[in-house]
Amino acid sequence: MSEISVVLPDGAQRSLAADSRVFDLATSISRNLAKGAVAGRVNGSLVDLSSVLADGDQVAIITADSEEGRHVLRHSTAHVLAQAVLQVFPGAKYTIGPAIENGFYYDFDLGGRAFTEDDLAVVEARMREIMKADQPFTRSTVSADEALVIFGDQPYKCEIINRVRSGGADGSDAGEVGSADAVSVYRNSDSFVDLCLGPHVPSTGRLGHFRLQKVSAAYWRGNEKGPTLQRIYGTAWESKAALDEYVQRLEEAERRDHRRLAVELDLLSFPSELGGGLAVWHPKGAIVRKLMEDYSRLRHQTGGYQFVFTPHLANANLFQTSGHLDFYADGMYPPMEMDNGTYYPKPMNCPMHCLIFRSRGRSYRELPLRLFELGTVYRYERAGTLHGLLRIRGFTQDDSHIYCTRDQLQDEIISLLDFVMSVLRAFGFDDFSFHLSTKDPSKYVGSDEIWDEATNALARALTVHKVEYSVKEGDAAFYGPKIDIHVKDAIGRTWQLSTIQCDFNLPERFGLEYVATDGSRQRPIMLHRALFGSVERFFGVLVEHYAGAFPTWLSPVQVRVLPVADSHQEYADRVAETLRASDVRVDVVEASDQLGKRIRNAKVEKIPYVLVVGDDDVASSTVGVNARGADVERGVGLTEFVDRVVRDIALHSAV
RNA sequence: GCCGGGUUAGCUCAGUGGUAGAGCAACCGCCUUGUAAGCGGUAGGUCGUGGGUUCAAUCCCCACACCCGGCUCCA
Repeated sequence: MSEISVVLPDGAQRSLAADSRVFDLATSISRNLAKGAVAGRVNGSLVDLSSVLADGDQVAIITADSEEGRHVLRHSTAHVLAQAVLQVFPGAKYTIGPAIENGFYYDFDLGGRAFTEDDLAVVEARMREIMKADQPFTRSTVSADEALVIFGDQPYKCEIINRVRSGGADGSDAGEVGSADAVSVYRNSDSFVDLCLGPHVPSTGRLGHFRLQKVSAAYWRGNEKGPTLQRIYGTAWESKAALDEYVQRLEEAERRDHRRLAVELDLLSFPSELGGGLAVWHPKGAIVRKLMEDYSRLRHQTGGYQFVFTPHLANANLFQTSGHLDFYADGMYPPMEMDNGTYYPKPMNCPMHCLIFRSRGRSYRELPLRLFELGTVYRYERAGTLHGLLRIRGFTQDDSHIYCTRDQLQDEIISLLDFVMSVLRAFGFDDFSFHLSTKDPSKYVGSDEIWDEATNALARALTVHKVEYSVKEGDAAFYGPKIDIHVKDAIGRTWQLSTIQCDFNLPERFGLEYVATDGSRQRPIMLHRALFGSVERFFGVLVEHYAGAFPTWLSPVQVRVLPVADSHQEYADRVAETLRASDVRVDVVEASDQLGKRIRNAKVEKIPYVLVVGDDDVASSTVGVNARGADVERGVGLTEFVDRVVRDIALHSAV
């Protein structure tokens, strides 16, 4: 056959000469397509542009500016990284180097040495030379035995090959090499070859919009008992513009870093004298936190919750009963021996809430019983895992435990989802994603029947709310299925915040019962529900979401009044008093610095409203309004301004 | 916990084997200001902590604490 016909994604047929390659197809369609092409998808599988097409193939051209295309670029760039490292560090052993979100990494064994920041520049320069040399990536398929010869001096590669050959490979190995009798390898010069399933760009000259970012350590196969490897992270994009945009995004994230803003805005600190992972809240951070908590309490009060308080310590027996000592002792602070027993700082509030439930007989009439507490817990997080407010050792959960009947579970979850989203929206989050975690068949308590029932209830609740959700099979905790809720912040990052978890375990362990309509004793289902998750963490996320510029209702200082000169001080004080009378948080900065300087300071502090008052304002009871991010307004009536701020606050609107 | 890098004034950072410096902030003056840094002066540091080497350590070595980047972990 001298001609073949292939099917394009839009269903169109296209005729080509026999033995045409994917690249030939792209060229025949358009020059631009050929220029942007990095790989192809033939009958569902990603392949190199050099793959030969067969009659009837379904073919799509993968261009560099698509997610799949960037994935190919990144994977190919990772190969060049490995090639460069092997040249710069003779004797280095290379392991695996996948594409990841926004970039790639590659792990090496340097025989006990570590990469330095300086090495990064040297390796990056070497990579650019390799790219300039425009070496072709060529794929071949060899047997496992041949592969073991090719990679004879590379123990990690041999391990992968042997695992594939013995059938013990997991997905990551197969992703690297293919199958036992057809090990896929890529060569892009006489000196460099790597195990890889591909596809890759046709040649290293197609790469170049990349940057090496950081060095770190990583465990071989993620096993902390295994060898420690040296990892280099990089990012790669289809164009300079895309790379620049990404770098700018990183810089923006850095500007928003809550640890940095916490210092700049005097919100809180982590004094080393306190110990790792423990924060003290300064007045400006504390007022924001208090407002968050006040709002949370208000919503819980109107939402049918009952407030409870429980202590920070509990007898070891309690955590024996709850099972925490069996499962999570490593994560608990060490015990304190006292004359009448052993006590632990609590790592969770739920055992104590169960005691409240059990404190007397319960009737079905009381259910659902919703207990709520801003409960401070302590968990011994490993030293290397601490991270500002996002991972901390002492924190406060907005913790609710809901005890209900099996019949009530469905409606309760539906209304919980409403409640959670409504509160999150009040804090400026309106882009949610939902994840349903289901039973891990190897580790669970409770009957299959109740698992199915609860999982279905969770799924149905999501459906009722008409939201998309992903299912994480086997990701549930052993005690019940759950829904996790993620939000997207102002710069598109996602954060896991809220969680709704079914629990069949604790009611069992605590022997919780209620008396049903027929007089029988029944076991309630328990729901764990955290909305902020941790108040501290949520605060950190909020700081980053708003870049420290809190909406007016949350701002530590809502209005700053600046008298133009000393002669306007008295009027400025009067303006402040008027605002204060309407519960506005306001301060006045006297005219000891020049006006421009005081304006600047207020802007740096991200105060929503700066009022400037001078002769004109004194004369006509007005203020000059400098709202955050807006143009200056002169001669605004004071009463009018008060109304505006008060409305702003009530509506939780940003300025 | 593991690997690497750090810790100098409130903050951002220089610097040296002979007990330290800048800018901003603070304080005090002068200026009396109409929308993002006016001018001058003063004060401020056990150079993270504890050991060691040395005639001498902020600097070199060791341990610890804390921080940063990852890994691992996260009820």
